[in-house]
Amino acid sequence: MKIGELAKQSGLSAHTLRFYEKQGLISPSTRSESNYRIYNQNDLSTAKFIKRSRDMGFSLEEVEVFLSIRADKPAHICADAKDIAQQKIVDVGQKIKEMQQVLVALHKLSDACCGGSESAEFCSIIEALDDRPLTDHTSHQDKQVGTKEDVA
Amino acid sequence: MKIGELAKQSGLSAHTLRFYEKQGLISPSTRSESNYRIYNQNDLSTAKFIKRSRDMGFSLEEVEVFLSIRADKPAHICADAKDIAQQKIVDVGQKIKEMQQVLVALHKLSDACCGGSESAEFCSIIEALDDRPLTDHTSHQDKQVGTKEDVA
DNA sequence: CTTGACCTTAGACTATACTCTAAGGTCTAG
DNA sequence: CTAGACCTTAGAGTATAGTCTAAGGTCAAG
Repeated sequence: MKIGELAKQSGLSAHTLRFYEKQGLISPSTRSESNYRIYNQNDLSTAKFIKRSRDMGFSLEEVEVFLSIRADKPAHICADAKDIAQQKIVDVGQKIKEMQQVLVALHKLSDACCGGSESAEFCSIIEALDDRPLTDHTSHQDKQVGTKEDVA
Repeated sequence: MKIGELAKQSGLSAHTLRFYEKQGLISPSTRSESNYRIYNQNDLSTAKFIKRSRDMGFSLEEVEVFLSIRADKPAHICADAKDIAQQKIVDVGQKIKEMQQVLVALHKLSDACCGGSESAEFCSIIEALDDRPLTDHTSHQDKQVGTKEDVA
């Protein structure tokens, strides 16, 4: 199949497939007379493998390692793959924690502000970013707290 | 004070301050005879304001809006600031949810793999990324599950 | 008067992962 | 035979936010 077909079947774009080829992740098994990239079922599996890995949050560099393990499994051990996954778990977990902290801070910031059409003269958000003590200016509106949904 | 001093006191680097100047976020109140940037206390407040905003996860573009509100408060209303904060809360919340899903998937991926020095011939991670059904190969090790800490 | 710390500029480079463009060749249906 | 869909390449552009370099000027201390 040609690149357009592989794109359709793998969920990657033709552009991206060419880009991945430049990065050494996947290349067509053959070329047609007219120099078109020709892919087979094996290539499709590889493309899907890459797509799935990317969707799991792995970087192209990490995908490259997975691909090399996949290409010669007996030459590798499970730890090779698991180490990458474990590290990613740590990284993602860390990132989530950071973002949760940011979220809490954002809620504090936002909740103190009335958000109405009052002049921003005493806007709590600007004040807080300016390091002035956080004062509650929500009062000139019907204190509507409870907008916190997903702070862990 | 010169840029180095402002850098020290604001927590931003001199490089970054010059970069922010190019982006129109902050500029020295004056220049010395020798063309050095000279900042005053007001500039320091601004630099800190930017730093705090960045730490809260706001983009430079959003910081720019905050700065313009701050520069002329009566010309703005609280909603101008709160809208940005609310949108950021939505974005960060969404991002966290996505990452939590990735984290769950990563745990599934990782937990099925023994991670030992066994050949990767039947490595569950590679298999799963290859879309073969997830089989449990942890058994040739003392099934050590419970490595999940922070999946929400 | 020299050394070293600090400052200046424009512009290039980093990271990550694409995404698109220009200019052209190929193929298929009507 | 021609239109339109598809393919080719090298290389530039996008997004975000810095980070660094080269080549040079300034300034205070010793």
